[in-house]
Amino acid sequence: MARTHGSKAETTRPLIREAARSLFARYGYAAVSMRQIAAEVGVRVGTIYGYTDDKQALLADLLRTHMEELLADWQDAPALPALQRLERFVRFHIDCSLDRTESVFLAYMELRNLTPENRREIATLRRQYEDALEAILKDGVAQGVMQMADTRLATMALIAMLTGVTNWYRPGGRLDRDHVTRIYWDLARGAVGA
Amino acid sequence: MARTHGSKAETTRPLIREAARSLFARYGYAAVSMRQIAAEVGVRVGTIYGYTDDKQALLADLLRTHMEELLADWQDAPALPALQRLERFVRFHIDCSLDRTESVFLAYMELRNLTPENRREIATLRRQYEDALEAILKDGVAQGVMQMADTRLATMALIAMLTGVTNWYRPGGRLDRDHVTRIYWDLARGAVGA
DNA sequence: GTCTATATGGTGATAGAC
DNA sequence: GTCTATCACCATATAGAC
Repeated sequence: MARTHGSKAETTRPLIREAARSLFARYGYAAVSMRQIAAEVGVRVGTIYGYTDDKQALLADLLRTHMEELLADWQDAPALPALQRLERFVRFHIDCSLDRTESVFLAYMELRNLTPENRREIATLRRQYEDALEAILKDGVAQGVMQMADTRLATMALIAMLTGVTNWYRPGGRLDRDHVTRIYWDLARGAVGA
Repeated sequence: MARTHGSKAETTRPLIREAARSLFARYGYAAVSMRQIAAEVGVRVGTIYGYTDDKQALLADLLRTHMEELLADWQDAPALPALQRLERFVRFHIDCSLDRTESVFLAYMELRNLTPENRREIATLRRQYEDALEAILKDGVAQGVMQMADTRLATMALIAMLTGVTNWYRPGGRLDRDHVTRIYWDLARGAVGA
């Protein structure tokens, strides 16, 4: 990627990222043209290439940054009882999913539009995130406060269940976010036999 | 769509459907060209237009047929106790998801590439499917064999959880399908407080 | 029923002016 | 840092020969 400095660059760069994220999430990576992104930012298409090598790098950067932020923001507290850690995770994951719907959506379904190299990198980061949850479940089983036949499957099941809120949740809907989080926590707790 | 008859048509038509389904699922609707579909079938692009109005109709047909089959295949048995009906649903949904991974994937994430008209139609069918599950949960709560704060959220949570198997399940993997189904049934039963 | 040929317009990406 | 102009290519869809 071109290394640019100065004041203008640092206003345009985030605008490009945000436009790309928003458009990719709404229409899909393949359906969005560099011209559309440029138009959304208010520049011409040539300008975009001052900030990114190509369209692929734009997507890979979005996904990498998202997964790195997710991992950085999740501060597990292993000293806590497993059940409290799981409750924290449920709340954290739902909050992140609703605060960053676009990125969560992209990370989930634009993996296939990454080059194999980029895909491997993002998949590794995602695997780390899954492992963070599985560690809690293993801990809970070891402590005897949770029961499940397979912590790996339970991990995948919980993440799919929690991420699913983005499919139907709309701000101002029937239930507010806290309410939703409490209900999902009940479902999750039941699923892991706690 | 062009009405065609004769022997050749009825071999080519399903080939086009299968090629489109497979390619759309793998690369995404927007990323697949009519030329790619034609090449997969072994014909030239012009031939495709003898079987479909346009690319959009190809996608809409795939999704409509899939949802209609799903609804037709699900034969609920309301006379049964709610818990047994739920177990049937869990098994049914996982089996369908794994037998028809491509269609399930498309129905889940190519809605946004439908025209508003087509999207409404498919969304209505999906809603019927969700309602079939929710009816079981309401019944279970009424009978006192399940407990949950909100049957609608539990419905969405369960469907997301179950459909998630397509994200990681691979035939010949660590667990066979029956094993997976049993484990997910345990998770689902716990989630609904049974 | 399938082909070839074509109309029309959009695509990612680059070169070079300012 | 952003623009204009351009390249080479691919897209969807149609017309008409066979």
